[in-house]
Amino acid sequence: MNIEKKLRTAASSAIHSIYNYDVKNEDIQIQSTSNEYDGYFTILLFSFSKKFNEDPGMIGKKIGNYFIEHEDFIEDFNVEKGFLNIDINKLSWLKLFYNISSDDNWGFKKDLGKELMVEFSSPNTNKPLHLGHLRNIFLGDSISRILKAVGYKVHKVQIINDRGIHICKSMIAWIKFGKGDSPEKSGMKGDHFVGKYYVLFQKELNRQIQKQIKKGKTEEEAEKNAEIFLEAKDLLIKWENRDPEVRKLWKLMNNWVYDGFDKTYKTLGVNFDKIYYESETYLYGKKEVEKGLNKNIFFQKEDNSIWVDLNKHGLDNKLLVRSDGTSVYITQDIGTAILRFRDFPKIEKQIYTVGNEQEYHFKVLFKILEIQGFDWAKECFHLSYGMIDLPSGKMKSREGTVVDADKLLKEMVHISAKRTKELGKINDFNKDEQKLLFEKIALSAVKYFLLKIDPKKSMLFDPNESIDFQGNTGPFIQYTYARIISILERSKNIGIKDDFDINVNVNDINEFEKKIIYLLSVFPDKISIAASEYSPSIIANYIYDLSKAYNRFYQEISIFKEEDSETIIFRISLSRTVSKVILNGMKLLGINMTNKM
RNA sequence: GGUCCCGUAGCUCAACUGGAUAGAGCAACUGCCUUCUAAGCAGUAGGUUACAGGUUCGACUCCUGUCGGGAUCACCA
Repeated sequence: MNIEKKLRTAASSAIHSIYNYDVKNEDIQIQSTSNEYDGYFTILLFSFSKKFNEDPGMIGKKIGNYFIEHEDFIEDFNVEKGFLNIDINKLSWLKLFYNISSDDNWGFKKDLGKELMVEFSSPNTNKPLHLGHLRNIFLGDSISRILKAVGYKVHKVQIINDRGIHICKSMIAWIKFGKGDSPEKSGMKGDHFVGKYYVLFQKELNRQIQKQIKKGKTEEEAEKNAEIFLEAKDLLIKWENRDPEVRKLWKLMNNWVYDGFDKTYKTLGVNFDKIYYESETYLYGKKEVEKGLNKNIFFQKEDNSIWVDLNKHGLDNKLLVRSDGTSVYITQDIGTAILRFRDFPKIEKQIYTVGNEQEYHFKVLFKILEIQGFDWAKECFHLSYGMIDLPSGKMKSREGTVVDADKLLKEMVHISAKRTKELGKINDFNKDEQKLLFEKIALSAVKYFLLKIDPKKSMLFDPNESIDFQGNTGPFIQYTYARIISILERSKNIGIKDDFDINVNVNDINEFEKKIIYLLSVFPDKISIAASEYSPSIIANYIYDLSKAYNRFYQEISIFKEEDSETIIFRISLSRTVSKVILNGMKLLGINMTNKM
């Protein structure tokens, strides 16, 4: 039973009866009542004031009185300015609650038979993942779960930037300084191992540049002509020409990186349905560009470079293939996009989880695909998110201020272990259980920290302050959940039947319980909004509100001291339902819960 | 310079898409553990929503301008 719908119907019939005016149900504005006023549902009356040439407060009183006389589900009302605040009766609250408690999939929609694709993570293969990647990965993973919750079949994919000058830089440094070392021999994680050589390349490059500058060259000249840079470029050309030795090393080093990434993904609890590699798609993109050239939607300059003119769409001319025939970044993106729609013909659109620095790139990409005649291009969406800044400013790999993902996670596990031990509530945990718990708490802290903020906004991370465990945080929600589980355990142990149904005769429902039921009732709306806005932060903040409301209830109301046995059943069921929504809501954020902490 | 985004308590973020006296957390201060987990709860203090206009019953939200910050406009990715 949908209360808002009932209220709309009731209000329109009230208006019809009082003013002899027909108003559509959807034209009646309803919102939740502000905390300072009595009531839980509020009808806005301002828009009727002109129509009936009457003070909105008076309209509210008339409608309210009509409700009391004609609508028995309405318990009470008050009018403040143009706001008609309403409380419903006990039976309606119980019905509303029963509707939620008896539905194990509360908030989740049935399969729509529609498909879509979400791209996220998609790192370069020359260095390990950092905090920015974590925001990307959690966002992409969470939005995939949320879209699934509203009924889509979701394909999670990556495009791995496995080819290009960046990996050649690591390769040449390894050839020069590696002496046959490997992750196995050195005991390093593969991505960090390869990253080390990327850094070595930069160091050597700088050394050579400084040397040349001393000899009187400009910085630009020095960089272009630095020996190690030329060697890296040479490797790239050899790679393009499929030199077997170079390809062999390339494969070896990329696999080291993938090994490392896989370990990180595993600790993060994310996975992908299909992985695309740029080395396999970039030629495909070139073919599509040539097709467009033949169709005259692109044009070629005298030097053989291929371009698209997007000026009439408010964008610029964009290069698609270089004069030497090699492809640029967008070439492979065109190819990959088309390939994906061929691989998955049923997908309606693709969602690209990529930082906001690439907004222009995606505008251009979608427009090009549209010009090429792909109808789905209009549906594609760039899930753009803001950068993570440090108190000192931007993260810069050159200045070594990048927050390494693996290191951060390790630190968080360490902090959560320390804290948990201090509180001393888990003495019955064995070593394995402890480890699992510390990891869960740490990961929930990091994921929640990154997901609670609106993706569009850039955010700040202070490595010195690390990530909180109190207040609006993952651990706070874990804690609330663990408390509820503890109550449910106890009720089971003392033999209370958790079999609430509509016939259970509850004495009274207090304000804390009403607030909780109200919050539970809006869970489906929150999922819908999160999906349509591509914003997991809606879910995160909602779960926080629900947890707070439950903690308040927990503090004020003693469940087991209650004398009326039916009220106890109701409260146990209420607790169980809150735990269910917390569990499912957090699952949408990709966060696993612990039963005890 | 063109285009786009952002500016809310000391700090980090919300605000149901135009609704009530702008809310939380952190930091500070004050209470609450012989009672279901104190990683909790309650309270005090903290604001001209960058600034100036406009639109209307009503603006953090929409429009215009100004100031401040960021991104982007590569034969880089």
